Amino acid sequence: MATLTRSRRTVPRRSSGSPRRRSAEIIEAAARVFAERGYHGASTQDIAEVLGIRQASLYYYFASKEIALEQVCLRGVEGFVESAEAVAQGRGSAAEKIRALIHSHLQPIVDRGAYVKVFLRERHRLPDASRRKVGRMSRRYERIVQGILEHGVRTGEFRPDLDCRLATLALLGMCNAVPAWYGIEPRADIERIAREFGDLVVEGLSAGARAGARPRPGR
Amino acid sequence: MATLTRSRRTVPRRSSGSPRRRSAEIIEAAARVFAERGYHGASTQDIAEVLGIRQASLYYYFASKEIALEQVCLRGVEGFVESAEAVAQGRGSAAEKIRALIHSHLQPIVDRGAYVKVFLRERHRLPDASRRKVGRMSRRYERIVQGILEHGVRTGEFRPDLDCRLATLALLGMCNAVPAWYGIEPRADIERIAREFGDLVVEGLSAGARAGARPRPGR
Amino acid sequence: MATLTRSRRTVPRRSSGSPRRRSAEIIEAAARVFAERGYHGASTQDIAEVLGIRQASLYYYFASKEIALEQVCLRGVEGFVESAEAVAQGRGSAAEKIRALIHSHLQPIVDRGAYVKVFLRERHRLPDASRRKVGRMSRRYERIVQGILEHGVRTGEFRPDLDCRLATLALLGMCNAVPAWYGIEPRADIERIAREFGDLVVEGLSAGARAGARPRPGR
Amino acid sequence: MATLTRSRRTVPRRSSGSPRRRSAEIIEAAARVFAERGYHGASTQDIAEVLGIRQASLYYYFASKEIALEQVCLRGVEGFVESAEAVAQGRGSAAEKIRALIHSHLQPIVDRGAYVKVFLRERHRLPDASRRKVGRMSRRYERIVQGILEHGVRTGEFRPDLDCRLATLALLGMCNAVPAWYGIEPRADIERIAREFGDLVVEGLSAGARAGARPRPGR
DNA sequence: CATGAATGAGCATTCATTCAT
DNA sequence: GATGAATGAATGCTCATTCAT
Repeated sequence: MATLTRSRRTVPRRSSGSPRRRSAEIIEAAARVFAERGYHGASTQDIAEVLGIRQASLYYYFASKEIALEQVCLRGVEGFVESAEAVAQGRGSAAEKIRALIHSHLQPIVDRGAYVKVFLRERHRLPDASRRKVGRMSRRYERIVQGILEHGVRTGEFRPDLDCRLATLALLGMCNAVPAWYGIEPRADIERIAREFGDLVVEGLSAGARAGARPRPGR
Repeated sequence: MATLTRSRRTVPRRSSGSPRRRSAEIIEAAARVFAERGYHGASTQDIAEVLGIRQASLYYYFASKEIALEQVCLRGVEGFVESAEAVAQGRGSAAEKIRALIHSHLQPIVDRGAYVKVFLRERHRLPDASRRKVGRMSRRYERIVQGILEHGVRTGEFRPDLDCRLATLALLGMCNAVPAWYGIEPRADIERIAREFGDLVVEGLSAGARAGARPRPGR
Repeated sequence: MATLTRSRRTVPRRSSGSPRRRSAEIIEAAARVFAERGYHGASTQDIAEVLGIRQASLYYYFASKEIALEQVCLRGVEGFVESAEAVAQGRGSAAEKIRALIHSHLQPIVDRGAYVKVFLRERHRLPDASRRKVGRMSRRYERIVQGILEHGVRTGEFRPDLDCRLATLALLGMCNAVPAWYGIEPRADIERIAREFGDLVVEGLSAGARAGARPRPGR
Repeated sequence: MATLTRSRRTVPRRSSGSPRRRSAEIIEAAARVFAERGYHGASTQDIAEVLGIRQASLYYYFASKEIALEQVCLRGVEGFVESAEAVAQGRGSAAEKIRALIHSHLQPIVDRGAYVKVFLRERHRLPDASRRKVGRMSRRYERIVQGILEHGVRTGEFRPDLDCRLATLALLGMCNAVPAWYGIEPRADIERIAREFGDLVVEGLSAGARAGARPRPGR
C-alpha cells in the first residue's frame, strides 16, 4: 500500500514452474486480494505485494484489473452448472438430489474459496459483457436447482404448495453465505455443513410434513 | 468526472425541513449509493450528485466518508437486536418464534433496504472501532437466534441432534440473501417470503421429522 | 518533469481575476506547452508547472488532456472562416482579395500563435468527434480560398489554366509554415511577410503573365 | 495492450534477405509509425506490431527509440543538399533552377514519404546532438536555395526588391506542406505539383512583373 | 449552508528498456 | 536473431478532504 515504505523487492521470488502456472499464480493472488478487500478496495499494488513482484509486472500477465476480475469470476463459477446437471440427471429421489446438490455446491468453497467468494460478491463490478456472461451461467444454475424442486413437486415427493422459486433462492442464499464464515467457524467442515443444511431443508420441502406445524389460517 | 462540463446542479433540491431532516437525507443518499456501488466503488461525488449539491458541501454533514458509512451501517443494524429480543422473550412455541423472527428480520429490508444492504455487505470496510461495535451487535443478534433454537432443543420441540450454530448461520444466510433479489423477484413480498422460509425450515428443525428421510449411517 | 526534484510549490500564484479568466489562463498554458512539446510530448505536469499549480488542480478546469487540446484547437481555428468570408464577400479585385486573405490569415499567428500552431500541428491527435468538427471548419476555409481563386479565373483576372486546388494548397502551405519560423526570423513582421507572400504569388496567378517564362512543351 | 490476449504474432514475416536489409526494414517500419502517430505518440510496441515481431526484439536493431528517430530523420534529409547543389551549380536561368529545385525537392516525398514527413515534423524531438546535426543540414539547404534566389536578383533576372530570405521560407513552406496532403489529394502527382508551384512562384520572383499589380503606396 | 478552488495521495496503466536464455 | 519476463519511471486521472469566503 504505502509506496515509500515498501521494502524494495523483498525476494525476487520467481516461480520455477511453467509459464501457465505462473499466470495461474497471478490470478490466484488476485482472487485472494479481491476476496479480502473487494474489487474496488483492492489495488493492483496489493496484488503485486502478495506475489512479491512490482505492480507494473502484473500487466505482463493480465491486460487490466477488470480482466483479472473476469478471470477470477470465471474460475469462480466454473463447474457449478456441470455438477448440478450431473446431480439433476442422476438417479435417486428428489430429496437425495437436493442433498447431493448442496454438497456439490459447497465443495468448491473449500477447493477455491477465494474465487467463489469473489464471484459471489464482486460479479456485479464486472464490465457489461462479462457480467452478462456469468449472469447467464448463474441463471442457468438456478434453473437446474429449481428444476429439481419442481420435479419433486410433480412426482408428489415435495409439497404441492411449495414455492419453488423462493425455495431455490432460499437454498442458494443459505449455501452462498457459507464462504463468509467457513474457515472462521470452528468445527464446520463441508460434510457436516452439507448434512445439516440437507436435514434442515429436506423436511420442509417434503410432502407429508405434519400438518398443523404451521398455522394456515383460511388458506 | 468533468467538473466544468457537467451540468451545474440539475435541481437545487433543498429540503425545506429541519436541519435534522436534511442530515438524514444526506445519509439516505449515501446509503443508496453505497448499496448500489459498494463503499469503495462509490465516490463522494456520486453521493453529491444524487442530492444535487456539490461534493464539498457534503462535508458540512459528515466528517468523512468512513463516518458516513458508519452512520449508514448503524441505521442498518438498528432494531434487529431489539425485535429479536422481543420475539425471544415473547410467548409461543419455538417454531412460532422462529417464524416470527424470520418475519421481523425481513421487515427492515422493505423499510430501509439500502441501509440493511450496506450493513450486510460493507460493514467489513468500517474502520476498526466501529467495525467492532457493529460486530458486537451482530454477534449478540446471532446469540439470540441461536438461543431460541437451543431452547427449542432443550424443550424437545426441536431435534436433539440439531447443530444450533450451523442452523443459525443457515437461517441468517437465507434471510440475508433476500436484499440481493428482493425487488427484482416478482411476486416476492415479505409476507410470502417469510411464510415460505418458515415452512421450509421449521419442519427441518422439528423433532419427529420422519426418520429415514436422511440416511444416517451408523450415527 | 522530474517529480522529486520539483521545488515544492514555488509561489501559490493565484490569478486575481475572474473565474473565466482563470480558466482561460489554464488553456493558455496548455496551448503554450502543446505548441512547444507537441501533444503527446507534453505532460499535464508540464502544464501545471507553467502555471505554478499542482497537476491534479488542472482537472478542476478541464476534464481531460484531450479536452484541453480540443479547446486549444478551437481557439486556434476561431475566426479564420469568418475573416475569410469577409474578404471573399468584400469588394476589390481577386488579386486584392488574395492579398487581404494572406494578411488576415497571418494575423492570428501574432495574436495567438500558440493556439494556431497547436491547431496546425496537433489537430490530428484530437479524438474522433472533435477532429471531425475542426476538420469540417478547415475544409470550409479551404473552399472559401479556392472560391476566390476560381472566381478570379472565371472573371479572367487569373490564368485560365490555373489549378485552383493546388494553388489553394500551395498558398495555405506557405502561410501555415510561418508559425514555424515567425519569432525566430529577424525582421519578419506580419506586414512584411504578407506583402512579400502576396507579391510572390499574385503574379503567378494572374493572366497575362509573360508567356514563355515557362516551357510548355506540347501542352 | 494486452500482452497475453493479443494474438501471438500475426505473421512471422521475417525477411529472408541480408541483415542489412532486415535492419532497413525495421527503420522503415519506424518511419511509417512515426509518420502516422508522431514520435511521442508512437510506441515501440506499435513498431513491433507492424513488423510482426516482439517489442523487445527491436532492441536488437536499434539501441533506443531516439536513435531510431535519428536514423529515420537522417534518411529523411538525405540527398536534399546534394541535389540542391547540383541544381544550383547546373546551367540554366535562375527561374529554371527554381523550377528544377522544386521538382527535386518534391521527389523524395514520393520515394520515401514517411522518412521525409518524420524529418519535417519530428526533427525537433531529436536529442540535442543529432538535432544540431540535421539542423545544420537544413540550414545548409536553405542557404543553397536562398543562394539561387540571390543570384537571380544580382543578375537582374529576379525583382531587385525581392526579400530572398522570406521567399526561401515561402518556397520551402509551400513544398514542405505537400506530404500532408500528397496521396490524399486526387490528381496530384509530383510532376503536376512541381509545375504548378513553379508557375505560381516564378512570375512573382521575376523582374518585370507588371508594376501596379500591387499597390506600393509611397514606396 | 454551501461552494469554488485547490491539493496530496493514490491508482490503473503505459512505456522504453534490460537481460538471461 | 529473437523472446519472455520483468521493471523503473512516468502519465493521465480520481478522490477524499480542506478551507477561505
